[in-house]
Amino acid sequence: MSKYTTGEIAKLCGVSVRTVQYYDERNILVPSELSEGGRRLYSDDDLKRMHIVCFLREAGLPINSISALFADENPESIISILLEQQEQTLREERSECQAKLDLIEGIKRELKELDKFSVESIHDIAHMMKQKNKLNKMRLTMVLTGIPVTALQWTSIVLWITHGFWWLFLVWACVALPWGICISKYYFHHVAYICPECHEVFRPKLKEAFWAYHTPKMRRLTCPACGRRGLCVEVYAEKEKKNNG
Amino acid sequence: MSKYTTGEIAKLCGVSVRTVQYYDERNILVPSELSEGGRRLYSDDDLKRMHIVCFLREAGLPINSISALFADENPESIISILLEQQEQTLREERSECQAKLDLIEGIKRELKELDKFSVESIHDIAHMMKQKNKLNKMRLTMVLTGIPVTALQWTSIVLWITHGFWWLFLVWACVALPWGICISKYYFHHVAYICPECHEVFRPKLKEAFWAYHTPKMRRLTCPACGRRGLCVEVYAEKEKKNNG
DNA sequence: TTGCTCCTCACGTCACGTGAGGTGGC
DNA sequence: TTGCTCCTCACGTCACGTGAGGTGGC
Repeated sequence: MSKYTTGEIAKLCGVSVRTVQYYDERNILVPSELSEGGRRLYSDDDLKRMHIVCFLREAGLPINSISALFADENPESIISILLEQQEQTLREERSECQAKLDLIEGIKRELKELDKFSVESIHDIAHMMKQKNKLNKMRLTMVLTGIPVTALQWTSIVLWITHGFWWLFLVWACVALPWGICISKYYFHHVAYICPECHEVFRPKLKEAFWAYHTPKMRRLTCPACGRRGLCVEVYAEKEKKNNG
Repeated sequence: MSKYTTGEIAKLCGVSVRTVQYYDERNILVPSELSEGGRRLYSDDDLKRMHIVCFLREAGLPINSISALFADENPESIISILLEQQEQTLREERSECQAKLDLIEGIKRELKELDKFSVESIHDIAHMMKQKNKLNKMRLTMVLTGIPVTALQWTSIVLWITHGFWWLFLVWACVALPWGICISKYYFHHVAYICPECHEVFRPKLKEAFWAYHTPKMRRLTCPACGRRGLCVEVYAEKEKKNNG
């Protein structure tokens, strides 16, 4: 039966001396002997136990659980429960990590598109990202409702060419024009824009917004707060009742 | 300009009152005003800033980093670095989570195969799992070296049947027999077995091991320490020099 | 006056890390 | 005698949670 000092146990198990001392303090691994000078002396069985502790710690089991496992009369029933709990905890932790990573990925993407950054821009990015799903959903809805209108358009054109039914195209135009106006109104009532200069969230005049130069995510508008004219990021925002003249 | 109390800010940002107070204490968000009674009063700008703090906290950025971001003169250069660092940290965290989950998965699998559990069994499981890769590698090597021998066997049998070359099979047998003995010796010099009763790690006699009933992971052996005869789990263990008679 | 909210201490969390100041053991 | 190891305090970590005991504000 060999005897091990604190440092030896630590080295054999790949932990720090402080950790070995801590496990003694917490009654996880009390040395089976003390030297006359008060130094901890560990037996082979102690070493085995230390290996078990380190192994379970590698799986992330908390000290208290390990302690409970050693103390329990029939550890068989408790070990499965502890492992299940730990697995559950780790799964949650992992998906939290993933969520944070996704968030960072999103922030990085948005940062790249900014041409001027200040701390307030983060507020804009946050606002944008929180509403992103709603915005995408609405855009998808609009595209989908557009499909039958476009289909009718091409049908009428084809029939005009092949059969000379020019009036069909006229009918289509009579339907499509009000539809276009309605859908545009609907769209601009459900979005707002963020000024990259003063970070104001504003809703432009329908006329200005409709004809403005735009990319899939931005539109060249004039900020009513600071007067700056330039590309503003689009965000989802349902129109509230306002007492504007 | 509305004014918000601590509780209002907390509710609007989905955190606890204590958190708002803590951010004041840490100079992350100092209220722009105090009431005569000493209560914190937050402005709209304070609310915006709180939103930024909460958003960055959602991404897991530490308080100190957020503090540095607000304090820095050109935050543009610092934000990317902070996000990169945080991403790195999260990736590491996630893979640590995954490693722990894999470990638990492994432990659960091994636990299922035990017919008798004690805390010491965990030591066996740890031992087994640490050596598992080496064991699998050796087994694979053995299977691979076995392929040409098996191929020769079938070739000789086929030629015996089709061409009557019976002596080819004899040649094969003369090669295969010593090969079989060598490889068995090699194998049993590189594995050991764990007694499920007393948790002794032992190396059986070649003769007993060779003829013993076995499954892919276990073999029915007699433990030299406690005398128990039963299925023992196989682990990788290179033979050390021993002074056995 | 009565709830409700808010205030400031101040301790607890979790598993150690990191000194400080002193001593055992070869 | 000289390094090296080990000992025991005891504080620090991180972002709050959780009381205790007291008070502001409608």
